[in-house]
Parts: sequence; structure tokens; C-alpha cells
Amino acid sequence: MRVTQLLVPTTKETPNDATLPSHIFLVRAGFIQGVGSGLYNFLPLGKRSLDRVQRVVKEELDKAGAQEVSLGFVTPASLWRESGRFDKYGKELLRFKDRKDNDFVLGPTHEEMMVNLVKGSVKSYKELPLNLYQINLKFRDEIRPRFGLMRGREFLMKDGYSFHVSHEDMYREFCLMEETYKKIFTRLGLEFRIVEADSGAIGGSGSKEFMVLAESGEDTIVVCDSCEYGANIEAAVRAPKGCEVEPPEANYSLFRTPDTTTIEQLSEFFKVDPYYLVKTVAKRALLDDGESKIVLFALRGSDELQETKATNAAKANELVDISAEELEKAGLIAGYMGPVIVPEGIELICDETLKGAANLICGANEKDYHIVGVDLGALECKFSDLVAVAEGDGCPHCNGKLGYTKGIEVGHIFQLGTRYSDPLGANFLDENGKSVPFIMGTYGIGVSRLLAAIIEQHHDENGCIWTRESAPFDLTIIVSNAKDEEQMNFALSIYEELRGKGLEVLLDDSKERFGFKMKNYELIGIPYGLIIGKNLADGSVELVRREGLVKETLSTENLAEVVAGKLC
RNA sequence: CGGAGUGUAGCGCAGUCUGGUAGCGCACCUGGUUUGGGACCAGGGGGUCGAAGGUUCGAGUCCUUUCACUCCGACCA
Repeated sequence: MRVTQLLVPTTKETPNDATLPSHIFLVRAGFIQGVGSGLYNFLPLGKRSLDRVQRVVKEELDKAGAQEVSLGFVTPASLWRESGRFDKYGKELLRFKDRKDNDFVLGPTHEEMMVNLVKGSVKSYKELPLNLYQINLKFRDEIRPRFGLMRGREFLMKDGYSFHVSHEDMYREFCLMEETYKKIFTRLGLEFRIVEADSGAIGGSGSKEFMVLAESGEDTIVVCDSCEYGANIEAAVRAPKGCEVEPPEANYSLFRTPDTTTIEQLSEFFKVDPYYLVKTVAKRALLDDGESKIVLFALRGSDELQETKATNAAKANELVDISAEELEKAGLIAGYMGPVIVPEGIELICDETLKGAANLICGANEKDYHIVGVDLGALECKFSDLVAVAEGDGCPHCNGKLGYTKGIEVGHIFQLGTRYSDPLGANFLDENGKSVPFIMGTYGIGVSRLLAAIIEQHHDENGCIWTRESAPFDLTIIVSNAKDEEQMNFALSIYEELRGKGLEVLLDDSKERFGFKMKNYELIGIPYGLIIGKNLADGSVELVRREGLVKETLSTENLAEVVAGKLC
């Protein structure tokens, strides 16, 4: 392809809403164009990169025995009602009506559609297992789209679904997909980490996320400094944590504690380690059909509440803060709440570290009073892990210490079980002629997000640095002076020769000055550049490698062979 | 939805407080000079000032309403 025929609107200026390198460079280098909040057009270069990334994904999945299909983007709402997700998915689901007033949604993910497809065509265990995927547009009406392709509303995703007769077979496929994903992300040149994750709105258990390590990542991931353990903060666990300070001895009694509403103040007041204090957090849990309830979460004062864990424990769709008036109306005293005295009708969930705990101090749910000498041994309530793992906590698998790092979620694999097949009535006949629901797994890759992730990890101050399998072209031939016939003719012949060897080559035949072309080359970030310039007269040209911008002088003798050899 | 802010040429902005013929930089077009690191000179094209209503002799500017977008928190591939 020649630059003079290619639409590449590069700019010197940065769009004012772009803050991340991936967003800035993808726009400036003419890969994408913003058209609305979270909506982007892919220009020729962007489309080429997208296609190459897609090809890698497809090749590896096909090798693993998965089959590609393409499902409708517009989905009848009835399917979503059957699975119970029409309400659960919330406002992210873009709903609309057709002319006959029927409800539809734009698919944010396609469990329902895929189950429906298989339900109608697979009847026997003999046809299983089956792994179907598609690479298609998704739409999620994000609360706050940002960061360019990183969090768009419309995005390209590969979503795969597998169907099995047993949990064992599904687990086998789950592991196969984990290996396949590793190959995909490795081929794309990404540094990533596989972490344990929360399953979120998709449902299921034992899910794993593939995180591209990058400062700008939106997820906090917890990693061990000495073993392979890694988990999203939403699902991270730690080694049991004790307290070296002696517990405060006291008999159960009320204690006056005026103006002592925070853990710090309380710790100071009693001269007691926060480990022996009970932190009680009130949240409003939003449930299906617009219902909600107030839930109290109790944990040790030395710990922080992890909201996703809390949301799951409360079986809620979402937790929101409660206003002071609401608290009062519910009979809760802000700053003095506790798990021992809870008003009627309010659910209490305690962190596991409080199970059977004694020698505690907690709120009395009475203004200016706490209770000392609290023993929760007899407390009857739900216990669940609610704690946000902190940096420095112990690893649950070894003696290492846990720390935080940031990651971009580019893949997520789930062991679904019968979460969708059951409510949607997707059954098959097993060996005994019994009708049973499919055991399923589901596997996603954010394909358009991958472009952003690659640039987040591979760029410098001058622009993009595409990895070999994600670059829109393998090589750019830069003609220093396009009006120089000798240079131009040589460039054309080497261009044809290299293309004949199967390389994707871009020829910069524009009449721009040399400096402009080099800046453009660096901004676009194709892995190699071949500079045909004034040294051509001496029988030499230069090969520049985008990563590190190292130049190498090559003889024009046998050039195509030499270049092709270096690129492969 | 909560808080903050912005809508003026393709992009980045000034002009708005204090009403009086629509500006600058980049990009674009023409001619010329230049040609190994985002050149220079001269000329040129391009705007329902987000939308609707109002005040006024006169509104980009003042008032009301509305829409869109961005930034800071809760969602996710």
C-alpha cells in the first residue's frame, strides 16, 4: 500500500479528552476517530491492526477446536427475561422497541443467544462437547465511557461458549481455553498475568482474568512477591492475619464514648489496636425489580470493606451509600453501629474473621456509647469474606507478601455450570436417556481493547510501537525525497520484491520532507522502516527498528533477502 | 444519578465579565523557494458561534429552557 493512496490523518495536536498514551497515539496516528461518547470509527490503519489481532485470536481458537459463528447483534428482550438478566444487567443494557412495540436489546454479551442456538440444534450427549465463539460488536451503555478504545460503549469482543455433559469435561475445556489464551496474548507480545476473579454479572464460579500489566490499568490486582498467586482485588484472599498486641480484657458493658465515631478515634480513645474494634458499614443493597434493603457489614477495624465481595454476600446487584436521614429512619446511629444490637428488619453480614471472635469493642447503636468485652461466639448471622486484601498481607499459598499492581482486563474465562442452560431450558439427553441441562463455560476477549492494551504497554514519547502480530504493516519504506527518480525507482522495485515475499509493506511515496516522514513513521509505529535516502548513491540504505529507534546501514546488494530475513 | 466544567472553521483555542461587521494557531487550496528530522514567503477557501425561546435599534456576548460532550467517584471485555 502506498501512503499517497492511504487515508492516514495524522496530527501533531492531541485531542483534549485523551489522557492515556493509547488513546492519544491511536487518534494522532490516524488509527481511530471518535464519533461520540465511547464510540469510535476505525480508519484503514486501525482496521488493519484490528484484523491482525482478530486473526491471531481466530487461529488459536480454531487450533483448539472451537468453531466460529456469528450471532445477531439485536436480541429479542424475551430471551433476557427468561434468563433473568433483563433487570439484573441494569442500565448498561441498551433497550429499545421496534415499530410493533416489541422490546429488544443490543447484545452486551451473548450467553442467551448462544444457549438458544444450541438448544435448538443439539439434542444428544453424542454431539458434545461443543465450543462455539464469535468475534462481534457488543454494546454496553457504560456509565462513564473513557480512555478511547479501553472503555468504549461499542466494542469488538470475542465471546466463546462451551457445552458439556459433565463438570469434569467443562473444566478440561476451561483449562484448554486458559492455555489457548496464553498463546494468544503471548503471540501479541503482551506481558500479562492470570488472576483469580469475581464473576460479576455473568455468574458462575472459578473465573480467571487475563490482565495486561500497565500503570494505566483500571483494575487493581493483588500479586504475591514469591509465588504465582494473583487475584483481582475483588476476589483476592490472604493468609489468616492475627494481631500481636494483647486483646483488651473487659466484661461486657456499655461505655460512654462521646464524639468517637471513627476507628482511629476509637483506637485512640481505648488505646486498643483496631484489630479488636468492629467496623460496621451500612449500605443500601439494590435488588431485582427495583427492590432494595439496608445491609450492615461488620468487619475488624483493621480491615477495609471490599465492595464487590460485600455485594455478592448480600446477593445484591449493587450497593449504594446511605444518606444520614435514611440511617436515622432505619433506627441506625451513624458512628455507633455494631453487630450486637441491630434494629429489626436489617440484615447483618459479618466478615469471617469475626466468627467466634471475642474481646471486641463495637458500637452500641446508641449515641455516644460503645460496648466493650464483646464476644461474638453466639452471634447468629451470615459470615462471609468481606475484606479488601491490603498491600503487605500474607500470601494464602506461600510465605510471600502480597502487593498491588494495575492491570487491563483483556480476557475473562468463566466456569458457568448451568447458570443459563437451566433457566433457558437448554437440555440434552444423556447416556441414560435423561433430560439434563448443558454444563457450560464462557470465555471472553476484548479484541478492540487489546489494541489499546498493546499501545499502553508498547509506546514511547514519539508514538506507537506495534508488536509483530498486531502491526498494520510489517515494514514502511520511506523515500527520503520522492521527487528523486533514482530513490523512487529503487524504492518501487524493493517494494514489489518484498511484497512478493509475502510481507505487508507500506511505501511512503508522499512528497513531504524527510523530517515529517520520520515523525509520522515514529507516530504510526510500524515495527521496521527502510529508509531510501541520499546514501543510495553509495549503494546503501538504512533499516530502522521502531523499538529503540536503532538504525543499521545495509547494502543495496541482495537487499530484499536481507530485509525479509531480519523481519521474520 | 451525584459533584465540577466545556460547547465558536476539520482539530486546538481566544473573544463572553463591559452587547456594536467572526478571530488566532494547526490542517487545507494556489504559486514560489526549500529537501536527512514535523521548513519558509505570498495569496486563498472554509463558521446556522450546540439548539430553542426571550430582552434589545442591535446578541457569540445578557436572561430562560434544552441538548451534547469532557473531567472526578460507583460498572466491565
